[in-house]
Amino acid sequence: MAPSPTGFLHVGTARAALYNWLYARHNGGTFIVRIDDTDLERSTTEFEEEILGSFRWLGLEWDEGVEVGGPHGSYRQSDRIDHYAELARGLVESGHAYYDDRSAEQLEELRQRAQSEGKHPGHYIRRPEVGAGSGVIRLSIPSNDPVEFDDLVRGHLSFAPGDIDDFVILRSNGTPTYHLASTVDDVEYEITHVARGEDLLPSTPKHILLTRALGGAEPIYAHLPLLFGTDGKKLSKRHGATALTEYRQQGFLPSAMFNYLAILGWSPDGETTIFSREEAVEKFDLVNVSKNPAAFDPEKLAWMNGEYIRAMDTSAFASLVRPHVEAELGRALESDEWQAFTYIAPLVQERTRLLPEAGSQVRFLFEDFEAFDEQSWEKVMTKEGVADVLGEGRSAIAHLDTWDTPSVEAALRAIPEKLGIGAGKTFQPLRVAVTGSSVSPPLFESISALGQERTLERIDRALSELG
RNA sequence: GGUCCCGUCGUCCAGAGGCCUAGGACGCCGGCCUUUCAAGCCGGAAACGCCGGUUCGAAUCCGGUCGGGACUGCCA
Repeated sequence: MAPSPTGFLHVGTARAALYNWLYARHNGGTFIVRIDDTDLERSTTEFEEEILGSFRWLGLEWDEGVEVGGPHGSYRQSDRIDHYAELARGLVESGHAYYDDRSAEQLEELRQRAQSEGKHPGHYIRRPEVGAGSGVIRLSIPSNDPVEFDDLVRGHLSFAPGDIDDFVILRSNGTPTYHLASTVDDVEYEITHVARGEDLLPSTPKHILLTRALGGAEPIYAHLPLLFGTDGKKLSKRHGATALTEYRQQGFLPSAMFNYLAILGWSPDGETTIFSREEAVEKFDLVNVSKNPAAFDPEKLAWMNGEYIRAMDTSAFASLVRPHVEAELGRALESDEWQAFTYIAPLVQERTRLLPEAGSQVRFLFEDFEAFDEQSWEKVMTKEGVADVLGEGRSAIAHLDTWDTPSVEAALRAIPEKLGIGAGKTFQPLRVAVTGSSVSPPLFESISALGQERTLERIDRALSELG
């Protein structure tokens, strides 16, 4: 995998990395991560660290590459600038490449001409009659046979030499282009498989030709379909987050993200949607990757995240969610509060899709709400007989000696019958009184966790609000 | 404009000539459960872009057409 540190890790790149990792693991191969930072202007070490951190968060440990080392040197292209330049000059000497000092205007004219004649610029960007001794270095495209290769996901592909231009491999300032650096690295690092985005498909014949000129072995290519928004448009901010980090911050689990990214363009069979990392490794093959561009659907990701949350061990869930609860409160949890929280954690776990949601669900336990939720009040507290219900509820539990869920429940359950009303008419007002909202975790457990004193206070508060 | 890629429910995936009156998942609609919200369970609507051809038979093969996309840089 060869990310360019010019921005945060895009979900599309993350998926490409994931597929590379799966393929390597499935075949017992080596997963390599190198940094393609030939664009010195835009590359930063901050982005590099962010990207590597995201890989690790997803669980994509690499066997060789930056930070972990390996037999091939630095794994960072900016460290190898001189080496690439040397190889480029060598290609000039061997006749595979040439210096070109034509101006941007001259080149533009050639392109214009090509386009007006309905031809590829490749037909015109060719070695000039008179060689230059400076400028950029271009690879000379042999004009005989078409370049053919078998792409693991696309199948057999063929490009006519006339449609490939003599592309720049070394800039006039002596730095390599992406094409040169990545091809040299693929050769020297003995890369056997290159799985990357479909946007690089048109560059592949160039890379193959360069590989041959360098005398290297051609890797096997696999071009992955691109990712889109659910509206079929290029994935952008408009569709939500495009950076993996944002999902991490929003409370998505790495396991869910892993599963979702994997399912976006591949599946182990026609039925399974949720599967473990191990199952994916066992069944993954690039050959089975879909050719169609996939739409990134945050809604399905959220559902999947909920599935993973529910599958978690409850104590693990509680620990994981604790920081989110504390963030919601803006303070740390006291130990008795933590205890109250772990008590209702299993109930919260069932109704959480995103970690931060858990915080708002239990907020009422640790903090007196500023006001009753307006809609909830309107819906349940303005009905006839609410005050009576609250009064009954209050006295039913006011003198309970044992304060736990079964006792609270037993006491409160007697009310509907006594008053001759439905359960809903009894418990909804109590819910609003105690939690401030008509939507909350289960009532008896909530009351039990809240404690006797505070429960009574809140009922009184609602009662006084009713007048 | 040119080169290349892609085309099954709104979305993701399955389907590699008859097992397809096209299957699974998200979402959506309805129901059950139920003190709310979830979860769970049951049911439903929803697709092979179009036209030809090959074949006894096509979602699957071929051609064309239409549509979408990528690339066309001294960015990657």
